[in-house]
Amino acid sequence: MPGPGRPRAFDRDAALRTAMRLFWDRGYEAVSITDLTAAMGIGTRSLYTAFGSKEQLFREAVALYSSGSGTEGFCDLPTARETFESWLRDRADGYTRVDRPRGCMVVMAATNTSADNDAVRDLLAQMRNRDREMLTARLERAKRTGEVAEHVDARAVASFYLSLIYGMSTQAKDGYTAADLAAVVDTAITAWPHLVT
Amino acid sequence: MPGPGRPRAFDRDAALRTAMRLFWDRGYEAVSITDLTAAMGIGTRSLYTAFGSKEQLFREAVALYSSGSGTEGFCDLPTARETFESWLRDRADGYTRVDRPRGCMVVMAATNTSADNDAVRDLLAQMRNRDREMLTARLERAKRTGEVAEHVDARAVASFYLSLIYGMSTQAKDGYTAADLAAVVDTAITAWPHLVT
DNA sequence: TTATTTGTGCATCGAACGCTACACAATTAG
DNA sequence: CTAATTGTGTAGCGTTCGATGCACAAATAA
Repeated sequence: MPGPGRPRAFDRDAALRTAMRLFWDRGYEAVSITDLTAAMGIGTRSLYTAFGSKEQLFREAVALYSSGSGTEGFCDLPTARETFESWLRDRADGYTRVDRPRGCMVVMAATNTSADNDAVRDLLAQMRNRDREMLTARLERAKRTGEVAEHVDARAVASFYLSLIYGMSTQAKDGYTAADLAAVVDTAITAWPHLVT
Repeated sequence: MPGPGRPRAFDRDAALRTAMRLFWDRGYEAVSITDLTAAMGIGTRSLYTAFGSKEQLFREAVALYSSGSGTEGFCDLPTARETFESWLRDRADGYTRVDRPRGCMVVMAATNTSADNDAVRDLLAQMRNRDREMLTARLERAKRTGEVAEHVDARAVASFYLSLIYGMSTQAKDGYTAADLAAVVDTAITAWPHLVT
């Protein structure tokens, strides 16, 4: 139900998706407004009318990205091992899709920021930190059910697997194939029983 | 033995070290010439006279960085396990030093680059790739000596540990303590015997 | 001395940055 | 219809980007 006013002449969702791809591929500061408007097929003014600012557009792009690849869903799987294994495999696959930018947007899109844009860097850092808490909590829960031994350092094991995830983003950007990353995940999962008992 | 011409009024090595710190901390594109001259305490013209261009200065900074933290040295240790363990511990320690930028310059300093600076990104990608080849070769060597079982996928195991190294850079930037990363390394080393037999 | 060479400070270049003022177009509300 | 509201295109804002031209300073060489 559109109110009064001239209707938008482009598909906002499609334009946002395009912007997300660009930010995902190059990072926040490396994508210019000109890059965005060219790829989205709209004028500068339309971008600002629809999205407010470059930073707000980026925040929306990140929200769109994470809506399609949240870590929460994996935590509901019956065992911690299933949580970690399917989460790792899903990421390894997602990072090497031919139809998408490589690696993880949350890990890669704001690593090099000038002082003006620390807020953007911090946004992604907070999202990474939430994953850390989430996965640590999942392991703590597994300790209560007995799946994971009492003496295990849940935070250390969660950090260990997170480190792999972060690293696989760099590797995906470096051209590692889906099979390469799958082999990394296989190796990581081989270690699981020896880390939780 | 200085030739003719006015002598340089600043310490070139110290200035290069300062530039390295800046690039290491913020990344290539996020550091401006103004940032550099301010931190180095020299004028724009002196920077260009001494270093040529921003890209050449960056390349020198990377060379200085890698001269102090090459992976080669670890490969000479008697066993592959020592190579990987001391290499991991050295990195985990180096990424969390209070007197240095966090994380690894080669991993973090050129992840977000606009199309103009792909050469800089590729420079670091090549250095990462050399490490991959070096560590894979070290494991192949260990297979010949019998330390590592024949059936082991050397490339996969090397990639697995490299992924951890890359990930620890992100974690160091996220504020993980030296103890946090040491725990990640402990976890990774716990897995070693189960990955090579 | 004079010629040559190299470094420095100042002023600034053209280009790109994120962003916006303004006039106008296109819609709904009354 | 008119009024109100919102989107679009052009043209350009002020700033910063990496890099330079030029006059001068400070050294060596002859």
